[in-house]
Amino acid sequence: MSMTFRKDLSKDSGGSLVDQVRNHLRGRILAREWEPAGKIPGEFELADQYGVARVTIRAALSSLEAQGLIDIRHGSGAYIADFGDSVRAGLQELRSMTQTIREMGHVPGMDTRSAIVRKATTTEAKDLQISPDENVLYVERSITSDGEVVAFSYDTFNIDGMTPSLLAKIGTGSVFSALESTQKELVRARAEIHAISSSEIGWGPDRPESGLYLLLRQIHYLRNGKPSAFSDTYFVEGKFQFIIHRTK
Amino acid sequence: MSMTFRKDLSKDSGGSLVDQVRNHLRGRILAREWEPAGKIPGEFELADQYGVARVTIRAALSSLEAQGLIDIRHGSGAYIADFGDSVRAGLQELRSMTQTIREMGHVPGMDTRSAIVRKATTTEAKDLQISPDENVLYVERSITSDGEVVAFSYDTFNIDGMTPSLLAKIGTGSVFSALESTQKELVRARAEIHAISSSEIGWGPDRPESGLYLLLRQIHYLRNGKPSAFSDTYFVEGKFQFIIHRTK
DNA sequence: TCCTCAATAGTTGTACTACAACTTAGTAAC
DNA sequence: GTTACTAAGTTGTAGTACAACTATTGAGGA
Repeated sequence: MSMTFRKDLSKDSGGSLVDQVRNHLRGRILAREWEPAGKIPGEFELADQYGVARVTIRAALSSLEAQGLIDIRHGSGAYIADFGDSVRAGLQELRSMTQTIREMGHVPGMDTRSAIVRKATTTEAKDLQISPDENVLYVERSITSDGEVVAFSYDTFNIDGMTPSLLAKIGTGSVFSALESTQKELVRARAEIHAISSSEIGWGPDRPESGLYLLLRQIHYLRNGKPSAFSDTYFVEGKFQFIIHRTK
Repeated sequence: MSMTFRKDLSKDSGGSLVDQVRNHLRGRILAREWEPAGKIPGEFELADQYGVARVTIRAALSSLEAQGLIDIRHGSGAYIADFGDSVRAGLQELRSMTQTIREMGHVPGMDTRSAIVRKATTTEAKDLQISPDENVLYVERSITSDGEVVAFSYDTFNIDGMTPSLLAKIGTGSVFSALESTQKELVRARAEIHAISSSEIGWGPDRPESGLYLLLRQIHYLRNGKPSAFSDTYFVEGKFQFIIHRTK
């Protein structure tokens, strides 16, 4: 005889119930709790496990399906999607570069070349929806994996409402971890992708000769929909694998 | 006094009610029925408009949020996401090239250079999970927008269970429309993205001189999770805008 | 006049129940 | 062995109710 058991979601503590359930389920999936192409428990049983309503489970599963982690089939069940080790680099999941590299089994590194506060350019002001005379934080960094440069990044932040200590954190460490515990958490981004061939990109002795990059041009948004950061990240072609799950 | 009016969804006729409502709403959003950053009707009113339950509307809205078209805010409403000045192709939305081009206000075209049935190569057999001696349909096409070549595509299809008439359709017209009315509908794809610089790609007088492409290497899956097609599409850099919505 | 704050209406989030639509496995009949 | 049907199990949609949150309004006081 089995008891109704409510999974502990206290560690996540992030956002809505649906978000918490989705994150917990994603963890179980990535931990290979079920075989690839295997069937996960039904919606009623999951609702029991987590002690939530079926609509909550359905919303969480629907989100996981949109991210390409599972397939939901009417009348049958939800099945683990066929993914190599690649899901972790899924582009539509907004997560930090360093965390992604670490989860793929490598040692991430980051070198900040410069971090200055200056007035926004016209383009930046437009993208960040601020007036051109306002100050922004401009950061140039290189991202490494196992000591090898995989990307050069040029980031611009709207510093309105940021404390000096927060600015220092951003300048030195991971941007996401510095912001996620504040009201400035970046919850959404819109990215353009371009192929770039140029010898003007990057710096230092590790700059690749080929000059072939995948440019990810992103605008990051806060929970209230306002843009908060703009970034151009040039990924050295071949050093990093980008995966996208496409659904209807 | 306003009557309850059920929007006509018969033209879509695709899949579930949620899918139909989502597609219809996406059309209304892309048609600028509401201002950017504007508020769309509440869930109750939309349920009234479409004559469906609120859970159905919620599922459709949730999907649109995952695709980055709207922001949903608890206690407030759903708001049109900030598009920028032009509507572009969301990469995680799996839809036909031609339809996307048409929705962006251009005239799509397609030219099939060759379409042959041959034995699968080792690589193709592995990707499609078939034995190497089985036959596949190999198609080379160029995709145009307003008469201008925007992409070259090299596609390989698992033809197991396909009728000759269906094969002919695929060879001549849109792949998606040919397959969507059959059991072979492609509902999901996993894509890798690469930057490619090569003069070996493409053919004909419209082949660009730059030789700079964005390669989308995709595996398409059926509803039952089995791989059905493999495709390499080389997009001429700058001719087509790819955007990705990243969420947590 | 301006500010604070409580009340209030409106909206999304979650819970519960019921049934429809679909899939799969099993069974009976041929 | 094959087919057709039955039954159980699962996801999809409908409806109601309430909780949680947001934005607005307006009364009251400095």
